[in-house]
Amino acid sequence: MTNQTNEPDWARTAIQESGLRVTMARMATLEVLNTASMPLTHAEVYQALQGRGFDKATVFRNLNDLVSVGLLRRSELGDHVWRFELIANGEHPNAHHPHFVCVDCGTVSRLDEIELSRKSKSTSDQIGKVTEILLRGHCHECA
Amino acid sequence: MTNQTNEPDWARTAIQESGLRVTMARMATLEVLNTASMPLTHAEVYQALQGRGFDKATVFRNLNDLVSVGLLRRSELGDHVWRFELIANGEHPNAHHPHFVCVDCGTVSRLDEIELSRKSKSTSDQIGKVTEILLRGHCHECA
DNA sequence: CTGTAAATGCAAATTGATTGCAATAAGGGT
DNA sequence: ACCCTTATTGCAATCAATTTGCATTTACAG
Repeated sequence: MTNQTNEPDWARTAIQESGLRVTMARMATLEVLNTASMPLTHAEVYQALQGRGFDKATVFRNLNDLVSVGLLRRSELGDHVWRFELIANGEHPNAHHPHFVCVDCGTVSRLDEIELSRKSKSTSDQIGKVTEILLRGHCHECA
Repeated sequence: MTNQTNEPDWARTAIQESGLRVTMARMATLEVLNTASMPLTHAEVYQALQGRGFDKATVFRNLNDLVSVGLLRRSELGDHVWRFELIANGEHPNAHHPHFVCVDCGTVSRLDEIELSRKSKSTSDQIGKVTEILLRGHCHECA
């Protein structure tokens, strides 16, 4: 059910290990994203946290902080809203794996095998050093 | 050199055929984008038109209007800024071509020739229909 | 238990983009 | 060439997403 460990406070542990301080707002943020079936916008996370009294700036800051320590992934589906999703245990946080983002449901899939054609590599080498490959499109579920 | 016809006023013709009215602002917008080697943001187009006295709302509206009649393509490269580029004669409006984004300076380059390796294509086909390819990295200027 | 740096709340500021409205201009019809 | 209608423009105000400044509070190392 959960994509983290099933300990009651995996969130606390994860935050601790990240080097950030463990706060209510951060625990709650992780738990909201853990129970979500798709990447959530800031607005959605903030709303899910209503009643807990956190400020929206705090939610923004925490989402970004959690991204920068590699606990969340932030993606852009083409509608000018950031979406955040939990990075599963053991999954490599950053961009060294190509990803496919479904612009409909927001699901991010890793594509370990993807690479450019030989000719394309040399073309892109003329421009710079490629560190990330991102494909966007419609996944089969949404097609 | 141009990706349109080489008539002096291909822009006028293109706008006329689109059904929009031919105005200075629209002609100028098309010409700016025609001489650009990469997709431009609204800010960049607006700046290129400085001195011509157009309002920024007008530039925004024209960019969007030209998109909706299929003369421009609007794309989102992951940094929350719309970019606009001319659609070449006969090119399919939704056929986004690959882009390279420098994560240091933000420069965007078009990469017409880029494609995935054959094996990678079949891998990504299993996940969904790819509509956009985006490479990120460090351009030579910033490396 | 205490000191200090990090995190929070609140409001204000930024940034990119859009909209309302009166004034202006494009282009079809005469 | 001249109207007439309607699209387009300029300008300011507005919106929505996100960020920032700063005083206060809190986590947690010692």
